[in-house]
Amino acid sequence: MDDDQLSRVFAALAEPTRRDIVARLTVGDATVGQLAAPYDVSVQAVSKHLKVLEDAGLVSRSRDAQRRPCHLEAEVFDLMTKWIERYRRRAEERYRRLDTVLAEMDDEVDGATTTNRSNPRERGAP
Amino acid sequence: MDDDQLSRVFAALAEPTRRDIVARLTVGDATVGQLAAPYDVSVQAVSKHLKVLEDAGLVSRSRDAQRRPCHLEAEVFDLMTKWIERYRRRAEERYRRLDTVLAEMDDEVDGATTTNRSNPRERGAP
DNA sequence: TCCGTTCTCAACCATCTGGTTGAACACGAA
DNA sequence: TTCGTGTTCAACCAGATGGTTGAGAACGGA
Repeated sequence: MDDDQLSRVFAALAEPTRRDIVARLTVGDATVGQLAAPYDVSVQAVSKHLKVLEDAGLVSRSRDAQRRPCHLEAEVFDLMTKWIERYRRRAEERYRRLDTVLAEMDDEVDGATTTNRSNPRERGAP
Repeated sequence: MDDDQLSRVFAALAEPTRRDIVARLTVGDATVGQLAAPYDVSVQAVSKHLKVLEDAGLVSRSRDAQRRPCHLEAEVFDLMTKWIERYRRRAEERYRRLDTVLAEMDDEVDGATTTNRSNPRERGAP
């Protein structure tokens, strides 16, 4: 499923448990055991979740004796934010243009059949 | 894998093809056939992708004869943005606090007992 | 050294996912 | 009505995913 990092980040956060872990890590670093405690899944399962988060670049781990403290790498959020904002902006811009076009159309035509009014600047012919 | 809508949205965007489709839809509504054209997968595969996007609330479809024009529902982006911003803000805040604490500690102690101080100022506070 | 703790690796299992193909449905045009 | 186009449904397949259990690795402390 994953190709680039963006895919891995989205995929990593598509899991309530993992989002929960990320949320927990915003409070402070934590060991695997501490992170696993609230859930009734095995420690191994949480370890796997952490591997997913680590592969996505969302979490880094250091070493402290047997423990592996997990640390949130919040800059990765920017990757998503940038992608989202880029297209949201584009979409909003389009709606603005669309509104203008529709206003003009309403002046000239009394658009009875408006099923297709969603793509005004795109010729329908395939 | 999916529970809530947030999970579905993240999962939907964890796929390059689907992100591509979303990007394409910011330009304007499009039919399944139009969306499928650029890819060398079957129309059915794209139809499935659109179902995933629709279940996530990212896309809505109307009807135009045999065609099912797809429309981007960009407000759903806010769901993600809100989640991301919430925790990023919290994380940044924490780094700020951590820096303060560490500065104080550097004054008094030569860091012995602190399990957590792994590598605090790697990603310097903004 | 051996012991207990923390964590990961390996094997396994059930389910989900993204792709395929072929058939069927929905509709406009002839 | 019949035909062609656009789309979805159904069955299937290979591979990923999230969970389990059991064994083992890494380490501090006795």
